[in-house]
Amino acid sequence: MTKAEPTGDDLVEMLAALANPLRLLIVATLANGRDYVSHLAREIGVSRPLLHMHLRRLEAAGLIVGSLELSEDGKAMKYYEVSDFSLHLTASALAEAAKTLTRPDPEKGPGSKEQS
Amino acid sequence: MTKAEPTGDDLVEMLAALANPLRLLIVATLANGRDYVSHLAREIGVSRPLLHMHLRRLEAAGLIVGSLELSEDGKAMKYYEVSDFSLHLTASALAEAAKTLTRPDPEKGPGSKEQS
DNA sequence: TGGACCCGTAAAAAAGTTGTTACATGCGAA
DNA sequence: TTCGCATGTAACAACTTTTTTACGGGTCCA
Repeated sequence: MTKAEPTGDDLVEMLAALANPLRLLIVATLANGRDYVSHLAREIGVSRPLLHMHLRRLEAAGLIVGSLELSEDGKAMKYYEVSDFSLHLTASALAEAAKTLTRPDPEKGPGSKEQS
Repeated sequence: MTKAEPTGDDLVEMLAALANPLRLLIVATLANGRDYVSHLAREIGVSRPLLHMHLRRLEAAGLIVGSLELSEDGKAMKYYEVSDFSLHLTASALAEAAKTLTRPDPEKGPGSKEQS
């Protein structure tokens, strides 16, 4: 398999994305089929702006993918679906991942986000 | 296998515990062998109070276990070691876990903690 | 022309996490 | 008794995440 494990930093991002009840619920719901934002919001009983934010976090982590489509009656619909990820978490797997971890440098950098 | 998957809430707690570079590093370090708090703190270059806090979070999630022991020269030492967990994260596994998820009820309940 | 859908974003309050510094305890050895 | 090393905890500042409310845009149909 050419299946590369994520880097330590990527792994942290994925875990952080999943470590929230609402986002877990979102992924679980999307696992039963793709859906568009407004419908999904009604489905799980959450405001659209809030859902929007969580979807962005999940997509940034690579756990879901969104695609803008045009419905037959011309409305712009943003559909999301789960990407098929698979993470196996054990102590030794984590030890591996930790090797490629950006050190939590207490440097007085510009902020928490870095660019390439 | 009699290996029960964690409940949705427990899973979220485990993921949250791992979703931090420092804690990932802690688990990774402990995966190479048990260690006591002060030594571990020097090892990974972190203040003890901070480490203490992260260890608590990891232990609460059931990912590590601590035990207070007496060294030969009579000092109280708190040793930590990884417990052997194994989580397989896929979309469908998460869908399963989400079934046993405490709803983010905005109810003004007595508190955030529930008892059986 | 107004409604009913769809999309997004911005600002601000509330809550939680992370990290510091400072303090208090206990044991054994010099 | 003072030093070194071990343990813990409390208070505080800085930061990030979560959530709300309010606003902007678009298309189609009656």
